[in-house]
Amino acid sequence: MAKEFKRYLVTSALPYANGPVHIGHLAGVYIPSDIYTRYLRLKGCDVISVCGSDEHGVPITIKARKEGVSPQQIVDRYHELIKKSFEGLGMSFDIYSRTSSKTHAETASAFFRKLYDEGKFIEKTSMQYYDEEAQTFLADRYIVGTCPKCGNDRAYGDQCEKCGSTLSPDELIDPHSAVSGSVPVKRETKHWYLPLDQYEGFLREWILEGHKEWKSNVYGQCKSWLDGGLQPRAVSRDLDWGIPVPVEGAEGKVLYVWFDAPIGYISATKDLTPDWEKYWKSEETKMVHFIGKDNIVFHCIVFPSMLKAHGGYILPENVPANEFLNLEGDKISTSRNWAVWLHEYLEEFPGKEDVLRYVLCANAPETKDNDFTWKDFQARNNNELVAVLGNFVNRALVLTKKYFDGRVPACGELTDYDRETIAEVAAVKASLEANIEHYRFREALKDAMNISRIGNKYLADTEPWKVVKTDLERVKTILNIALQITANTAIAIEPFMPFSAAKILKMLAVDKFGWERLGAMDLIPTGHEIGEPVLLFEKIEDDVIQRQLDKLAATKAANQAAEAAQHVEPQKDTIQFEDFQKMDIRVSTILAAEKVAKTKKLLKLTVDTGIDKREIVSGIAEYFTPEELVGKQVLVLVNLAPRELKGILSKGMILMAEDASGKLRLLQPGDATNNGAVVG
RNA sequence: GGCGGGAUAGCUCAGCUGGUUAGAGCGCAUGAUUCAUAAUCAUGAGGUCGAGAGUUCAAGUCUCUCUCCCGCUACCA
Repeated sequence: MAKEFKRYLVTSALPYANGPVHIGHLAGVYIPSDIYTRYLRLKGCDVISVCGSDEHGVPITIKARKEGVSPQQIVDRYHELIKKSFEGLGMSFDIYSRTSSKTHAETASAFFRKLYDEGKFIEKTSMQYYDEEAQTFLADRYIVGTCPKCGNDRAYGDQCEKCGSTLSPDELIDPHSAVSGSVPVKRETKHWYLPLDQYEGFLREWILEGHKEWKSNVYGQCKSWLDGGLQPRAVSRDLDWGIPVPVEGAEGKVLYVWFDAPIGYISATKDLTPDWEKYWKSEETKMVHFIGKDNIVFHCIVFPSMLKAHGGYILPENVPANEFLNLEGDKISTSRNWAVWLHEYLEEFPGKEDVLRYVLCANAPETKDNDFTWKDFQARNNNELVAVLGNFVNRALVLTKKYFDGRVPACGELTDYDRETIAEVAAVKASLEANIEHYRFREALKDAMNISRIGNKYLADTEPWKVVKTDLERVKTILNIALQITANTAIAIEPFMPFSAAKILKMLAVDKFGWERLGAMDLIPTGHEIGEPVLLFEKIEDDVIQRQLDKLAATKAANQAAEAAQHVEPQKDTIQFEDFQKMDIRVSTILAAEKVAKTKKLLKLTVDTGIDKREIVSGIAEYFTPEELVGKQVLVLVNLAPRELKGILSKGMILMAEDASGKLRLLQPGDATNNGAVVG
């Protein structure tokens, strides 16, 4: 059943180089990936871990334009920042590359060219917005206009950031180019598509039949996509930032960032070793992609299809995607600055890299979204790292210093209890291994911590500080065992907390052990002189936590202020009285209301306008139940051109006021009024 | 609305192919202890396993319906 592999290739989702890395990225992707890799290395496996910055795509060009710098400057800045902060946290990638590298351009280009030459793509011509003044096609993001829903006049062609609606450029009112400000026109453009539908059979077989062991969130997501039917996916874009499409007549076109990014794993491996092919093209290699849940479709559907189309490459053996981490109850958001940024953490908590690694692993969103709170961070540090792990190591070392002047005493005759304890420590290995190999890192971490729990119990039960008064020989054995357990702790926690593992080894004045030594009781020779005990972890006081909470509160306040400011719309252009008179607004009564089938937001309302009884479809189901609307008087714009929605002809519009939080309110006459009364 | 994931002690989570009194860590209570960063160790109190129905000798574990949370998706004047 379980395949035997000779080597491992571990990939971690490429961070997008338009911002720094935050705790959500770490908990979801990088911490698990690093634990896995370090574990395999410690075991002596042939393993490489590759990662790098994802530096192409539209958002980077937008950010560059906003700041008045080149895209290259943006990616240089964030590549350096991300790379440095990863190093600071002890991420042990064998290479941290970037997709703007020469190797990557060549690799991605050749990859595309091979598929192109072998007719694996479909060419399709479609109409897209074009900026005649700037002579460039416009990505959806580059088209700005008024949101048809909320009236925000700075909505993007793909999304209105104010009301959160997903839009298409066609829906925007008064669309104009973000590049030149001119009105875009539609123009024909040719693109290449990867016909994913042709790979459906292969994907079904490979995932649904062959990888039932994948995590349920990953497997379920894949099944959902496959059952829904796959569509050809564009692999090129009209853009001047990226890898040029290596085909004649494709000027001004680049590889779509999602085509080029996963190839970054391959090019990073090439940059790492001339021997890269044995990692990518040998069935004896086990490839594992560490990603967040937002990347599942690309790593399980798109990239494997690309690899399959290309041929010669292996497919991932597993894709242990994690869910999302929230921060203090709210979704982490880069644009809203709602995050704990890695580079800031490293500055504000020097020497506490392992604390973050520990907390993020212990609370990783492995099966569902999770919440990071500073209070939990503090509690885990103080009650687990300090009290259990740090304390045990300290006890063992201090006792040795005290009674034997730092020389490891000889282990004498063992009692039954000694043997039980030793067996317990030895038993941790199998459980720990099984958990890591099945990507259950939070359970694995518990196993690792369990060793110092056993140690604490052992000391409490054997009471060397009492026995020392009567039986020094016995104390020698006890402390010998306690020190061996300490050394075992160093092995077990290394994948999770490499800094602390190194500290323990330094205190013990010994070299690093291999994983196979875990469980051994002869790690430190008798007579060996240990180093000076220092504290592994220190308590984190309330004021430190409060400072972080204050910082977040300030962010929240700033966001709210910004939102409130944004939500007071500037006055629109002056209109004439005649313009206003064109609008026929009447007091009406809602007679009936029901949800429109197969929609989430639409309600079908029957209203008595005084003129007639008519149906109006309104997108308010999220704010009102049908029951509470019936019988209410409202204001209705009755002469609005009818529009068909979900097959129902909507004749008019219910007037609503939207508050700063986006919540809708009915506009009603102050007193009961006859239906049909004219508003004006 | 469709699809996927989740709902288990105060908190964060384990519970594999259904089978003795539902587990762990933290928190809480009581006791012990002092080598240790008032750390540690023991004991204990906390759960109608989201709700309801069904299959079964037996269900947290299978089936159906429903509720709530997260994500993807859909013609939100």
